[in-house]
Amino acid sequence: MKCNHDLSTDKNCLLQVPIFNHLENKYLEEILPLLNSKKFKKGDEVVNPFDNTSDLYILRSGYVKVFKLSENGKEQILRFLTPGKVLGELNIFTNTNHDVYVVALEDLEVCMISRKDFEKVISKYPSISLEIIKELSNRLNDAEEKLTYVSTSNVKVRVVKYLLTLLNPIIKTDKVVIPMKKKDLSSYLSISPETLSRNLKQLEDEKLIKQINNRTIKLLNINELESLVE
Amino acid sequence: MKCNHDLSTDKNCLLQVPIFNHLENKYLEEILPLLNSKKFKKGDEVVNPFDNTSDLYILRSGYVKVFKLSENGKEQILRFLTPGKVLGELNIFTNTNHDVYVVALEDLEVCMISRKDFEKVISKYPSISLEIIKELSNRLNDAEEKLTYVSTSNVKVRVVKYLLTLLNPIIKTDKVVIPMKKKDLSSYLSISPETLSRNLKQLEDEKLIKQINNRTIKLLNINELESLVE
DNA sequence: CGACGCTTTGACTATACTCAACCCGTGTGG
DNA sequence: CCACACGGGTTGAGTATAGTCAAAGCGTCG
Repeated sequence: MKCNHDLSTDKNCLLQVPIFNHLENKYLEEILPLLNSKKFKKGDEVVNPFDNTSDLYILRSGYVKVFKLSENGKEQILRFLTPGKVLGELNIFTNTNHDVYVVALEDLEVCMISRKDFEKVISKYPSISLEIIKELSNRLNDAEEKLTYVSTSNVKVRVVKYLLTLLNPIIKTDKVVIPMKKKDLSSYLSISPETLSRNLKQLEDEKLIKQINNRTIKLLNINELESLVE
Repeated sequence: MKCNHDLSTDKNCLLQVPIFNHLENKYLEEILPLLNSKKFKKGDEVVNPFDNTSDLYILRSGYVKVFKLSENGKEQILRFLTPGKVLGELNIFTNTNHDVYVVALEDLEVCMISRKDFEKVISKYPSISLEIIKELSNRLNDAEEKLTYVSTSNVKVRVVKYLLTLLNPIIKTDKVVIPMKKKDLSSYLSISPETLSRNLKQLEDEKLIKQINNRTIKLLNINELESLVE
């Protein structure tokens, strides 16, 4: 399905995308006609390792989880993506299958651009490559950081670290909202759901947090929490 | 110290580097004068998070380990680099400090190019960006793959997986050589040295491998080993 | 209202870590 | 040339952390 190319929606979509948003309007308008659009329902597989599409997807609305499966069938969530983020990019650039699954956590819509068109766009606007490099560098650093503390820190530290990342640096509040099911969070943190639950309870017993409801947690002593993770 | 710009050494150095080796000779010769060179002794820190150099390094000879430290002081080795590989690239592209340490495992020499010069080179030859993107994509995939099986597979699977990666796909042999101290290997695999030792012993008891000497291992039953890791 | 999936709690267990001692090989200095 | 020190590697004993399995509680959505 072709995107409806009216500026108020599609261009806004592109403007949300870090790798495009430095481009001037007139260039964006050249890219718009190359986009297709597709909708997915909650629970749908947006990408799986067996379909050999070589399209680049841009998440326009909704929320997805990106994960790998290990040889014993366990799922490791690598990241969650919000509107404006790109997916499928690894396969495009390396030409190899990277065994990544992407599943819709809610109904959503993506924009797609074919590998061929995207390559044309890049060669016309090399500044896009630099943005991609930046994005990949940051993700690589995130992945390596995570690997480091998954293998060297205990669960409690990881949980606290995660809670602290939810603090909004601008709006000073001590209430954080976990933007996903606890089950998915536990996979993301590489622990079992039971262990996550128990650790949150322990933090509550220690009067460091208070669980307001399933998704909302009040951080009662941010300094103390920060000192736990150094 | 300036590199001695004779073609037989420096150009060979560049030709070893994936991000440059697609360039034609005449372009390589333009890049050569931008390179400086530096030597390090075994054990030296080639990069640490506190020096703010923004140079790109190319390993010309020798062997390094790249690692992060966690808040409790434990070291997680991320990768080992061999001649021709680049390092320091994350800091260049993202402008942020990425807390990565690089230590020389033997005496070595690097070529360096300043961020400024490198940016000039990239904008002149955009094809280099695509090579960088490819390299980063592969490393990202490696990191995420590793994260996945570190957190979902048990130690034995990880050890066997590693041994199998040492098999040379071209020269069919069942003897593999671990290219590092076991202590560093255990950090790379995110396990303790004791656990690594015990697991190798167990594999030996099961007649799956035979440890010829400290670094050399004979794989006695590759099919069986492969079936362990699916 | 019922069913399903998520979450929590409990009991038990296993895996891998820690600490300590000892062994071994290598390189250095007397 | 030998003694020794040092770092790496192995082995053993004990332990702790987090996983598994099972059951029950809770919430949400048909």
